[in-house]
Amino acid sequence: MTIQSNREFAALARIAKVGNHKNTFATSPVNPVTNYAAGELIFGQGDHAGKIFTVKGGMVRLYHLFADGRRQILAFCMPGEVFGFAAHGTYEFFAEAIEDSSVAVHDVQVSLTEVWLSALKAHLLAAQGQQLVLGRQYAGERLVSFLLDMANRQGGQHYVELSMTRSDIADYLGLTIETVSRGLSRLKKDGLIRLHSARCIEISALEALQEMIE
Amino acid sequence: MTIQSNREFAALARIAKVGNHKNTFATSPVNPVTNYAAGELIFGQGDHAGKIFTVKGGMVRLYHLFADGRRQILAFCMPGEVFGFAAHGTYEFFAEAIEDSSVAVHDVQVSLTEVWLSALKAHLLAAQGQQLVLGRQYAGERLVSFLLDMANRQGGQHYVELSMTRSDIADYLGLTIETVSRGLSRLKKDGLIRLHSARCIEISALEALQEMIE
DNA sequence: CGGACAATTGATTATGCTCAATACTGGTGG
DNA sequence: CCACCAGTATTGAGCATAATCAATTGTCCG
Repeated sequence: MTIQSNREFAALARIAKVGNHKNTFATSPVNPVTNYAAGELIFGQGDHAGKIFTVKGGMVRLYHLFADGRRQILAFCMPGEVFGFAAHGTYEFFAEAIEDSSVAVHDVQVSLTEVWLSALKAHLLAAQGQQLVLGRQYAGERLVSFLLDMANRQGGQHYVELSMTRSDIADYLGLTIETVSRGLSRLKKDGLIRLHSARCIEISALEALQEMIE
Repeated sequence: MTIQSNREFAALARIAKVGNHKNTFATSPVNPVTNYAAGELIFGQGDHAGKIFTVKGGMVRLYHLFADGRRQILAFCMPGEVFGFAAHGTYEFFAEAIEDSSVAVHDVQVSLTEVWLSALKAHLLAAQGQQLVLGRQYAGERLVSFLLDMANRQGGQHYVELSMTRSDIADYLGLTIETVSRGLSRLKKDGLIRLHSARCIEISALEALQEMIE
């Protein structure tokens, strides 16, 4: 397949996203769905926790803010994924729409049943996976882990369309925007990826990338 | 209070541990309890997952091993804490007793009910907390986070008895043993902690340490 | 077209890693 | 009881990776 333009590429990446909602739950149609504009807050760090959310469309970032302004993104949530679990009475992080998103809201009081166990386990698995990335991988490896994870969750293995900024990626991977940018430039220079635009990435050498992170 | 010897200190730290099982679950007395010697394997990375475990005594480390030998410890589990959740069919990490430990075994098939939700959420919260530590803290801060967390979970706020090696701590915090050792030496030099022995630590300036990590 | 934001690239600095040597500790056997 | 030994921990010197500081370039909107 040959791709002529960035526009075509973006369209392909978008198509690949559809129908890959691995963790979709059977939520009753009664659950209200709320729409959020790009950048809009869903809930804040410290807010009273009482709802659980399922992403229906778009993308949501979960992040913690330190007193000195440092930010750590805990997760990017994509369609079908669930967020908003709180062990104590309040949320420990912010939830914000990255792009225009729609989110189903569930009342935790009535729905805290077995169906949430698999969502919780998926969330835990992701958090533990990120511990591996943050604790024992170099900058380059973290970037590759991120790209492959995003590609995977978007369905297509060869095209990734990022809706988040370099700053978001940096705060997710525990790096700086400069290091993220340099890492991508390096992968491009080595012929492992192609940057159709800053946010549209083609994975040229999937296996080579997979080997980089074992 | 004045402490005369390391031996006395260790005894104090041990006493502080008792009666602080914050997450103890009402498990039926039918659940078999297994004892493991220090260093003994409870389950391995890749093993078929079918059980959930509650620590009754001692300490357990959960860790992932990379193909190239790098190790990342995901959690240290103390009495009352639950481990062994698997999102897919197999465990993604090793579970090993650090010291002589006893562990209650639960059949996941029959017990996957609401009582596990709070355990899962606690586990998730811990994993996300560790994401913050690994992603956005310096070596010194990671060490302080670790010491305060351990002190907290042992009940006493001023004495910590570590049952793990520097290597374990390093693999938990994404550092090397040298950096861990240097960090502790620095805290000691600054009068914030006292090292009664390598494994017995007295927290001299609790508030100063707490301020270091906000 | 212009402005604001986002991304890239370069030069320098600093944090933490690697390599290396030394000290400590606890357990074992003479 | 003490000497020895292996595993554990500490400390030092130099180096590498990624952060910081700084300057451009690119891109999306109005």
